[in-house]
Amino acid sequence: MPTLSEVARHAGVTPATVSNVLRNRGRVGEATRQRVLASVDALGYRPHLAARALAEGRAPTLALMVSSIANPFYPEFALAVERAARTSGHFVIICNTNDDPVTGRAYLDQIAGTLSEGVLVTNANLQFADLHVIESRGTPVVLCMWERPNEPPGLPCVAVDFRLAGELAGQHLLELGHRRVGAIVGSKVSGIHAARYEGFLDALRARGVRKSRVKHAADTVHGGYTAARALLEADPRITAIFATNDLPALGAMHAAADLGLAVPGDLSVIGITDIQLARESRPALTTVAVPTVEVAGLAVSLLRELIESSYGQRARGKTKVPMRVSSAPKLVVRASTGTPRSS
Amino acid sequence: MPTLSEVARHAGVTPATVSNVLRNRGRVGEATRQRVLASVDALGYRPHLAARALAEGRAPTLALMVSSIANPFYPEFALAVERAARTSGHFVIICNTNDDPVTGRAYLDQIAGTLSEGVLVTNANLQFADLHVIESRGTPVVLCMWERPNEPPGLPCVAVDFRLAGELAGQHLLELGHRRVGAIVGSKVSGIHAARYEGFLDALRARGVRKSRVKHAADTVHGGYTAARALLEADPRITAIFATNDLPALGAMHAAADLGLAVPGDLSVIGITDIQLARESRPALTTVAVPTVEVAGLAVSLLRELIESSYGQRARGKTKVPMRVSSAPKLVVRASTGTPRSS
DNA sequence: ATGAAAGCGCTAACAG
DNA sequence: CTGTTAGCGCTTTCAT
Repeated sequence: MPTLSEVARHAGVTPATVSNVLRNRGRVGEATRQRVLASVDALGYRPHLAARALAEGRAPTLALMVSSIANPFYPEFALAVERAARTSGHFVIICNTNDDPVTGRAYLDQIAGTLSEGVLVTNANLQFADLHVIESRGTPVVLCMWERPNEPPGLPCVAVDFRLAGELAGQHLLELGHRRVGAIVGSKVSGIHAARYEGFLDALRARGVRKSRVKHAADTVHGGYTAARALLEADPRITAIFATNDLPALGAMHAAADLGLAVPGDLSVIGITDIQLARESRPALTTVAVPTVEVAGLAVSLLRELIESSYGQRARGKTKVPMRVSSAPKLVVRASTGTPRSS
Repeated sequence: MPTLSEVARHAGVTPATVSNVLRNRGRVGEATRQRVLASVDALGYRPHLAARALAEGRAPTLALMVSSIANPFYPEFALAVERAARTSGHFVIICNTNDDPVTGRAYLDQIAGTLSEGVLVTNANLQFADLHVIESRGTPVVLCMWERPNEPPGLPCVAVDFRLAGELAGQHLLELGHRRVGAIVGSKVSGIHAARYEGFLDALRARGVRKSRVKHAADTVHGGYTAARALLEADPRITAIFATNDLPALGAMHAAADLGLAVPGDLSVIGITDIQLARESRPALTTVAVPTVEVAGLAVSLLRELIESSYGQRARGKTKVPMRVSSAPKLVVRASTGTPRSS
């Protein structure tokens, strides 16, 4: 790989000049400019990003922490993040914590501030303490899917009103006439799905429905499958199932299929998020859509701002931690919900 | 972020010594060693990866080129790659080409050799010419899913016998008694699914079946859906559908559902790859499994070898380009295939 | 408009 | 065993 100074020599100028034309900085004579450019592609020169990063004191990448890219929501989100990041010339390093705080810390320790100049965190089961350490070392962090707009987490974040999402799902079911509905709640230790469930309960309460069965489950198709079967066995009269996420909702549909129940004829199913698969399942899943792309955009731009300001003021005062709120989740009615069977 | 020399000062030694204890190189007295270690975590020191990369003349990451992480196969593969890469201390940068050769080249240009010391290529619609440029600049490249073990691509690769995969799928259908079977072939410009289709045809021929309908389609659920409907409309007597990939196979199942056909009662469906979703669909998809994790492992280790040897001999002779072949694809019978309807 | 020089944080001989 | 001395490739004042 040719270096900057080789290009300089080839063009009969100094490295500084080459650097200048490449960055379009300080005025350079049009003549030399052309000559340099010619040498650049005569030699097939490419800037060495690591060297540049070192000299500039900043890195060309952003890190995205996810619990597992195997959960199809994350690739979708990652794609949106990548698109947004590219607009500022950043590459994205996706770090799979595998839901393990230790792995997460290892990534953070190594990448933050040296390979990446900013960190985006989704629900990756990270310790807030670790994030604060990163932050205090000067690497901005933003939480991507904070579930409670009214309770800031003490870290920059973009929030989504997931309580509302749960409420919308509940309302939809009730409006269809369901009264016996089971709930499948993602059982993250962090209680990350709690707000959604609360919203769901709020909806029930508003209509005077007091009882409903709940089952906690892993945030996977299989988790939803198991939970749904348990729910249906405990109370066969259930006519609808609400899941705090699409994956378990899909699992619930499979459970129905295996139990010989028609969806939505015998059982309605609703999820939250609106991942790609929700559109592609049969029947297509009714769900409450979260503005994924918007969240990714907000998160990246917030992170960028934090990065810029961190280079600005050395001693940044205790300005209060910023939070962005995404637009509201929206009900998307598809084919998995309908009126309850008239048993 | 504290630097190496700050740690050195704090410990009362020179940077070189600190570097030595950190890398466990040149023998260092146990006393100073402890002192240095103490300073390291007193200051919360973390090595600056970009600086280290520059000094060592090598990068701590590997690039993984994929056409779109939205296709669920890639995250699965990426996860396996990441695991393998971590064992050699590499991070992985996932580059989404979005199936666009220009985007692909842009990534390659910027990342290869500066941020990443090696490139892994899946079916990302890249120009071989671009890959050779990267290689000639000294950055090793390996193709991850070469489909024809017998026709080396002229670039290091790990091959999977996809022709055999197609053949196994065809045989399975024939053994069940199907004679009218439609095929859905991924229509990549690169003809990347051609080998699979050939294998399928070989199987038919071996049993004296001469006719079958084909439909090309995008490598997505929706593509498979559309293709299946077209196939079924063109010939309603088709009793089975073979798809060169799982995603289109899933789409075919949805088409059957919408057409009121039972799977496998009225229509059998088989795919290739065995992605996670194949297990999770209803009915679960019969498919020919490709050893994804093994391929990822082989690809990473081959790439590592190439990297090491590229540092060794400056002028590496025209040693012939290496190829690794994965173990054979295997039929996985699940619930989407059965004997043809006795019409 | 261009060049000279210093330095980013770390590693790697080679001395001592 | 530990210190000295050079860089790695690029950017960036500050001169000229």
